[in-house]
Amino acid sequence: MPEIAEVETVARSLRRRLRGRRIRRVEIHDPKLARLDVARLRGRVVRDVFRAGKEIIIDLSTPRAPLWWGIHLRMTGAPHWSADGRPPTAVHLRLSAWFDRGALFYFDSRRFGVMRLCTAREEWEPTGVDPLSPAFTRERLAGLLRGSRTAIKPWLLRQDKLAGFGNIYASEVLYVARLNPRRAAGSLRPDEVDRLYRATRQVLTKAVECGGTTISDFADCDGACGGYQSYLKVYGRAGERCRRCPGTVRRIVQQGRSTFYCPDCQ
DNA sequence: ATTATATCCTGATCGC
DNA sequence: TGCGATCAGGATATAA
Repeated sequence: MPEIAEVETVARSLRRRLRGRRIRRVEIHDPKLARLDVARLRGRVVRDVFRAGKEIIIDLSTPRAPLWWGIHLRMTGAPHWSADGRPPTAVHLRLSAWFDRGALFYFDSRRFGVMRLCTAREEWEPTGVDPLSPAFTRERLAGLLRGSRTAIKPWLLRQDKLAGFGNIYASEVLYVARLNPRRAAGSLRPDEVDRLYRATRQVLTKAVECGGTTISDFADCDGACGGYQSYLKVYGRAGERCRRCPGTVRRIVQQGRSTFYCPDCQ
């Protein structure tokens, strides 16, 4: 279920646990992951773990042989660290990776998650701009928006434009920016682009600080839940009162996905 | 170029 | 308690 803040949170927790560790053995329990060549992982040492868009990248490179293990959690992927090397449960266990000490167990009930091995940086580097990176500036945002007639809410979900937005934060950011989700992306005036830019930085930075949003069961690899759910203003609040005007939060569907907003102040 | 729809899966929830 | 419909934090392919 993870978006940018949740993937960032998981990646950070994995970095703390895995950096410097050597992979002993990796076992796949789900045929859908069978294309991952686990033999290439054995013996590799984790140099770093980070996020690229919504993908977790485990850097296993050596000076002579670059190798990155990409893990995209999609809807329900969830890595769990185990100090004693035993899985907490066998339900939905899709992959096990044992290290010199401890083990990583990957769970995924819906089985949408994907894994891959990359040997070149270009394979995992997102085309879209990361909204948490210095490359994300209001000028850059304005340039990306220019000319697009797509509604701004679905536009925010376009990973080839901005890499990392998901359905929750798209609604939340538009609320903070006081922008109607149906507005054409390219129609935003400079002051509105500025509001969108600042709201994006503000919401996503806060969400990362909180360790992401836990609505049902999101957690980092140590089982710690996020805290941003208590800051959500509109997501999942259809029918409730708006927090800043007398209006009522509404749920609409755009491109097949829920959007939450206040029709009176956005 | 954009948009709608179906698809990949399973589980939780809601109305009857 | 059971049961079908609907929805879910993602992404992609295909049709319109």
